[in-house]
Amino acid sequence: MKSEPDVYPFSQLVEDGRTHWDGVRNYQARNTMRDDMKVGDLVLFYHSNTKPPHVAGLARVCREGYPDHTSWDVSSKYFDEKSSPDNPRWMMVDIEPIQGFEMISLPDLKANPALEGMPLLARGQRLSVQPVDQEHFQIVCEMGGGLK
DNA sequence: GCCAACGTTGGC
DNA sequence: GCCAACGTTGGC
Repeated sequence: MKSEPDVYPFSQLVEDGRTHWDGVRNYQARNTMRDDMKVGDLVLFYHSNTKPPHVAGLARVCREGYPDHTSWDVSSKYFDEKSSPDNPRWMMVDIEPIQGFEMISLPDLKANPALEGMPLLARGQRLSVQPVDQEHFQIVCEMGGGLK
């Protein structure tokens, strides 16, 4: 899952203890949250739009897909007039932090041949929520200093 | 700040 | 249903 550190850094998740992942307005990313993410699933928390972009930490799904209430909140910047409590268009999950990583930069990820084919590294990828192969996941964790 | 990638919108 | 215009993402 990607977040801009200026908006919501991993350190904020640690401070909060858990958070709901609101504001995703892309169908593919929504479907991943709605259909694929289960309680207990591990999550790489990625900092985008920063120098360098990097994986910042490890998190875990602690609530499965449910409607994103900001989608019918007119005061929210994520408001979508086509979404309502009766017919929610957008979904979110809750996550909680597990641990931080040592800096795993995007250039380091790209330089690791074992990560070839990882969706995050594909040219032009923009999905803010995307799947990670188990094998890739393990390698990234090791690059970050391993699991505590 | 630039720009490639790509999703969405809306006219036809 | 096509596709041009436009907006956003996000690396560089």
